[in-house]
Amino acid sequence: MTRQEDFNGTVTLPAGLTIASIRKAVDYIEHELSDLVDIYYEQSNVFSALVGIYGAKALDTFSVYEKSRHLDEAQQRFPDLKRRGSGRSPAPEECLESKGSKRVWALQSHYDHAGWYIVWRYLVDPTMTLEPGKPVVMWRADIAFLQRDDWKYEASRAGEGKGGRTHTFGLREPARKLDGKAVYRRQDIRIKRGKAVPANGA
DNA sequence: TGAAACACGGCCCTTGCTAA
DNA sequence: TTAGCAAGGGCCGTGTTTCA
Repeated sequence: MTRQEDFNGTVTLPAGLTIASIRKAVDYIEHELSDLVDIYYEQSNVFSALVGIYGAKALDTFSVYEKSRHLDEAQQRFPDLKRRGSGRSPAPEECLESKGSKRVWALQSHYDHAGWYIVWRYLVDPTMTLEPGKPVVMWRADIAFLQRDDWKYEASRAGEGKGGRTHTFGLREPARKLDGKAVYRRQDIRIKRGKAVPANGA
């Protein structure tokens, strides 16, 4: 179970979203993904996508934010979640995108939509020293409202015969923009050399 | 000197559209 | 009807640069 003292009630949240619902979501994600950790070792980027998906699923269950009831939109369109009753074309203030990442600050997307973003920062703990029975641990959850200008286009040089990634948008100055936006942060995790590590570890 | 930012390399998936 | 491609969705790893 998550600890109450790891939640920060001073962080501005989207309208209607509560600490209680985020806390339930964190517990839900950790529980559900414990059975899927093998995927992490197969394809870590796919696993991160699952973290985002389960985050959206959890908030759909435990909060006033819901996934689109139109299957095509729910599967692939922005946003992952919208405030209940906000209609089919919600304002950015009522959009909530769920993303999972093991990175400390960085955030990438294929689009530069304005809206609320919740980022589930996780780590894989194969020895389960942090939490017995939990190989996947959420150590921070950032939540922030991002404007279109907050995103920076990162072009692709992919081409025939040379491969390459597709284009992305990256959040500008993520450490500064997300500073103070952690609605949840485990006190027993610290950042060392750009990675999240147990505070009592090496 | 170390953390953060940046740039660019890589991967996976599904759906919608269009031409054959 | 089907197959190919573009577009859109989800990311990570690592080397280099910048800055406090």
